[in-house]
Amino acid sequence: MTHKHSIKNIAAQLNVSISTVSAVINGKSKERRISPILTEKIERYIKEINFIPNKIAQNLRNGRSNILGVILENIADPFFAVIARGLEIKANKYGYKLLFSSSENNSEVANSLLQTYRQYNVDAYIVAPPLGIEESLNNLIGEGKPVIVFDRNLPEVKAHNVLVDNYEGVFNAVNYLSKKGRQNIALVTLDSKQTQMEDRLKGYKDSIKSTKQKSYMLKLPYEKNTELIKPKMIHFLEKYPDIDAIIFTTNYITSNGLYALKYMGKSIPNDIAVIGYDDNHNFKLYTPSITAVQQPIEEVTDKIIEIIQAKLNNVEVEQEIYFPTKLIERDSTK
Amino acid sequence: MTHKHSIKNIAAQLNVSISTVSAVINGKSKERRISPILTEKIERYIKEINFIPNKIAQNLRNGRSNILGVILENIADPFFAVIARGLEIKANKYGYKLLFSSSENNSEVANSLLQTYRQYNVDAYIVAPPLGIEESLNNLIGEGKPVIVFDRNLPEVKAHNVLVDNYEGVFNAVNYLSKKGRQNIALVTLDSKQTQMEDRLKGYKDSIKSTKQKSYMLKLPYEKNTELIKPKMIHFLEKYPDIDAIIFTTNYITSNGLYALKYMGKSIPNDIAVIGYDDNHNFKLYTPSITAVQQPIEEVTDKIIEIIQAKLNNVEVEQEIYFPTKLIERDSTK
DNA sequence: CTGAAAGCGCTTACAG
DNA sequence: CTGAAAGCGCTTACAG
Repeated sequence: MTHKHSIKNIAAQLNVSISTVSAVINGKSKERRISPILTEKIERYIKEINFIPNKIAQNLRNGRSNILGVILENIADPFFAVIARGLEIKANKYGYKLLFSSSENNSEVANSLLQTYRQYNVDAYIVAPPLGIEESLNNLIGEGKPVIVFDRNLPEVKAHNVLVDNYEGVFNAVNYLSKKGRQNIALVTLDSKQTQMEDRLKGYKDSIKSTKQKSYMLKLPYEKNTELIKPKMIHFLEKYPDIDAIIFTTNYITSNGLYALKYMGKSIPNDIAVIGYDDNHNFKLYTPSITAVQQPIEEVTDKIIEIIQAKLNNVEVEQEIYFPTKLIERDSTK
Repeated sequence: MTHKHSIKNIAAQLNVSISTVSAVINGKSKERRISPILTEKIERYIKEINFIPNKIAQNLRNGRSNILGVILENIADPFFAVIARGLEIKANKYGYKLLFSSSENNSEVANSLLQTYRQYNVDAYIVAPPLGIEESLNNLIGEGKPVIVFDRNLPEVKAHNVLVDNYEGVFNAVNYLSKKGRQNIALVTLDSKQTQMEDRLKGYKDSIKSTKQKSYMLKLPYEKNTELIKPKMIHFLEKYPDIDAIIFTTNYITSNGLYALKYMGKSIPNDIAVIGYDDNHNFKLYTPSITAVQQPIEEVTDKIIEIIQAKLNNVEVEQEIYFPTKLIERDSTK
C-alpha cells in the first residue's frame, strides 16, 4: 500500500521544485535547461518508485484527455464489434483510449451519450449517428472538437464523413446476380431513413431499372424482435414465388432470412441465390457458404483515427471519403 | 460557439459565491441551507445556459471518475462483444462509463493497459486476465480499488471472481452425448493453462473416466492464424476414424472445426455429433443447427457491476461466484 | 540553470 | 443563510 505519489512529494523528497520534476517527466529537460545531473537524479527516482503522472490532472490543466468517445449502434453486433476492434488498434498507435457506448439507434440515448462524453472532455467524437442528433453534433463541431461520422451520415451535419459506397455495393450485387442468369432478384431491407439504407435501396432500384428487370422489395420495420422477420419473409416469398435471388441488406436480416429459407425448405443456390450485405466471419462456414458484400472495415477505422490525429494537430484533411465495397463470391450464388 | 461555462463564471454572472453554485448543482441546497430564492435563481440560470459540470475537475477533486476499466481478450470476438454490451447496459444504470481494451491474452499488453487505466483513475477494474498479470492485479487490489476477474481466474490473485462452472458444463455435455448413444467422444480444445480451459478439459476427462469410455483429445496451440486448425482437425479425425462425437471448447474452434468437417464431407449428426462451447447467435442458423453449452452472460455481467457498486459503497459482497451453464439442444446431436 | 506562483474547474471544511 | 480559502495534481509563463 505505497503512499500515493505525485510530483509534489517527489519534489519534496528530492529537494527540488515541482516545475523541475514536471519538466523532467515531460522530457523537457533540454528545452528547460535542467542540468544533466539533476535530470538523471530525478529520472532515477521516478523509475525507482515507478511513478506515472495523473492523467486527470494533466487533462484538467491541458484541456486534452487523449480519450475518444465512440457511439456505435450496438457493441454486440458483429459489424460494430469489428469496427470497435479496428478503432482500438489504430487508436493505440496514437496513444488514445476509447470510450464505447451503444445508441441502439435511439436519438435520445445518443444525445445523452454525447453530453456525457462532453463532460468527460473527450478529444473527439466518433459516431454512427441515428437521425435526430443533428443539432447536438453541430454544437459539438462548433466547440471545435473533431466529430467523425461513419457508417451513415447526416447531410445537415458538417462533420467529417468516413463512408462506404453502399449504392455501388448493391448495384454491383444486382448486376452480378443478373449475369449469373437470375431473373427475379429481390431486396430484403430495413424500412429506414438512414443514408446507408437509402443508398443500398437506391442501388437496387437503379440496377433493376437499368436492366429492365422486375423489382421485388420487402421492407422490414426496425424491430428489436428479430423473430418477426421469419413470418414476413415467408409471406413475401409465398406471394412472389418467382423470386430466384435475394439480397439481404444487413447482417441480422441475412441471418434471419437464411433461417426463414431453411425453414421453408428452399435450396440455396438452386431455388434461390443469396447475397448478404456485410460480410461475416461465419458466412464461409455455412452450408452453402454465403456470397457477401464486404465493407473495408480496417480502412474505415484507420481513416477515422487518422482524421482525428490530423485535426488535433491542425493538419488539413478531407471532409468526406467513400471507400468501395468488395463482392466476396461463395457457393450461395453458384 | 458559446463561451465555455464554469461554476466560476456562473457565480460571477449571478453575483453569488462559487460554493453556493456548487451546492445548488449538487442538490445540496437544503443541506447547505441555501435560500429557496437563491437556489431557484441559480437553477434557472443553469438550465438556461445548459450547464453541465466538468467531470474531469470533479474527478480530480473527489478521486472518483465513474469510469470502469475493462480488459477483454478481444472486443471483436462475439463472446466478448456480448459481454461488453451486458456490462454497458448494467453500468448505465449506475452511471458508470466504460473504457474497453483488448489484451489478446498477452500479459505485457494487459499490464500496460492496467497501468493506463490507473493513470486515468478508473474506479474499478474488470478483467479477463491472461497469465502473468498476477502482480499488477494484486498491486491494484492493494491500492483499494475493486478488481473483478471473470471468464477465467488467477488463483494467486485475491480479486472478486465472477465465473461460470466450466467443469460441469463439459462434464454434462459428455454425459449427454453418451446417453445419446455416442461411443467415441472427442474433445478439441486449446492448449492453454488458463483456468476456464483447464476446467473444461478436466470436465471431459472425469466424465470419460466415470463412464469408462475411451478418450480422444486434440489440443490446439493458441494461434492467431485460425486457418491452421483445419489441417490439424483433419489429421486428428483420420487418425481416429472411430470418433462419432466432438465437443469443441471455444467459439472459434467450433467455427473452424465445423469448416473442417464440412470440407471432409462428414455428415452431422449422422457421422459425427457436435457440441460447441459458448453458444452463438449463428448456431441455430447452421445446417444442421448446432447444440451448444451456453454461458449465462447477462447474469455474469450484472453480477460484475453489482459487486463494483457494492464495493464502492462499502457494502459486503461475495468474493467468488460460479454460475451454471446450460446445454442448448439442437440438430447436431440428434 | 532553477523555482515561486497562477490557474485548469471543481468540492469541502470552516468562518461568520 | 452565504462566502473566502485551500487543495486535488498537474503545466506553463515568468522571474532570477
